[in-house]
Amino acid sequence: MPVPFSRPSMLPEPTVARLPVYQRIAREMVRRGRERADSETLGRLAGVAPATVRRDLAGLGSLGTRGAGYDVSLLVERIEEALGHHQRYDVILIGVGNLGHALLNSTNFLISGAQLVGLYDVNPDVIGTEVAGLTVQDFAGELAPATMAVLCVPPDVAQEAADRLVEHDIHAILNFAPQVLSVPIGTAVRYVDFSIELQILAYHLTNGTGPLGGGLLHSLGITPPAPPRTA
Amino acid sequence: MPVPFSRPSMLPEPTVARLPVYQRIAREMVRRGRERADSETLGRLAGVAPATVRRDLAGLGSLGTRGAGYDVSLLVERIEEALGHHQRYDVILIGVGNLGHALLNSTNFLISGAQLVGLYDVNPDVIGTEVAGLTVQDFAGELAPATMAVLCVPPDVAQEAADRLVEHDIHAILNFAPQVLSVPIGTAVRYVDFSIELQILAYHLTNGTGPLGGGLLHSLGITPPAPPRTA
DNA sequence: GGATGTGAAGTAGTTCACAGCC
DNA sequence: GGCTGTGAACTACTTCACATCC
Repeated sequence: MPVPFSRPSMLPEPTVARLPVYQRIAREMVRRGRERADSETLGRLAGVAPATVRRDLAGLGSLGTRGAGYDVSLLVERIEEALGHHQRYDVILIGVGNLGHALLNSTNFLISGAQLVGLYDVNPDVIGTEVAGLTVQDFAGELAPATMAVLCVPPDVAQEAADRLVEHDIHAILNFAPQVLSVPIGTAVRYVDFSIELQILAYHLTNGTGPLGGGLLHSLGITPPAPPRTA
Repeated sequence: MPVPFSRPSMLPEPTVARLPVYQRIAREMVRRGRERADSETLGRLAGVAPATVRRDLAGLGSLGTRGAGYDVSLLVERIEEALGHHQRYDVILIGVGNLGHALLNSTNFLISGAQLVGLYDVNPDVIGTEVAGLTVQDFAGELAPATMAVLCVPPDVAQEAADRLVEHDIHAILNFAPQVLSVPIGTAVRYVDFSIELQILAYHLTNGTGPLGGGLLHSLGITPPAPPRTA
């Protein structure tokens, strides 16, 4: 009994992780006035085999033109759609410290479709200050209704904060605290953990194996394009 | 012709990505005075099936005791070893903005074995200030010899900075800029991209699929523990 | 001619299920 | 009795290779 019934698209997880990468590349090409790209070029820039690029993109419907490659602006559009950017996501951010600031300042942190609707902290020095066009509110007070939350609080209060978010009917949390969160089934949590990244890098450095060479990705568990049979 | 010859350990990539997670859990247990844990408990906390935990840990040699589970302090030790923490890594950080500060403040950003030996920036306001016990130097000047670099610069100067690092004989870069880096083969790059994380979360939110429920991980491409057959 | 889209083959990783040891 | 370690089965993803269409 694999896969129940009715799945609107159901892309393989690794594909989902690569789509944003293709999108960024395509967007950059559009910005530079380029109109088309083939799977080999995309693959080289993404750090992925051309065949993989083709299969990934074929999953979104036939976006390519045989003989001519992909129209990059179409690519941007269709990937946005596939990732769900046409929907509106109200996002709140908890913990406006250095990391919170860094995220808010990052030009492309907020995806299209995502709308920042609230900033929260518990530090009285921070509450009331204005960041990214919003006034920081007390996390102990009322929360704006939202779909997603970004957690940038210290690890020792992360669980507590998560509990509050779950109570507030938030079902998607992007957690930056290096802390295992316990949430009910039905709540999606995604972890970003800097120290883990560094550790993985250290492993590969020690063993001389792993994600070597250029290309974007190699990121989290994504397989590199096989032995670079470069000239 | 799979796997040449002579590989000191050669763990599967997903295993490498999970080891730091087990380690954090084990360390937390040690802190709480707990001595042993079985694969089921570890798996629940890590968001991974028990069999996977066992296979992962078996790859490090027989650390478990049949009938009694794993000794958590032994676990911490052996995982550190496997990840290469016994080696000394000299780390420099480029770009001491909000993100750089956030990383440096994070208690567990630097893994054991990693030694921060230099901070660099190009902003005159930042150069000369002291952060994390080090004085920020001009990135245009001399660089301390190092093994790894952490890149926290804006995307438009990331490639330029990477070129400098490569020239300086650095072979491992942890890149926080949302920018494709082109580096020679033999240089490991790992990307941390916040916007991609948010996009993946948005996808799962839209499609109702994916990494739901508790547990650490679900992170980058790591498969969740199969349909939660919870009561 | 040239590059996509895709069955078929190959590979990697996960999970089962149980023998083996405490 | 309980839980690890692991061959064997399974599942998922990647890559090949080529028919297909521009």
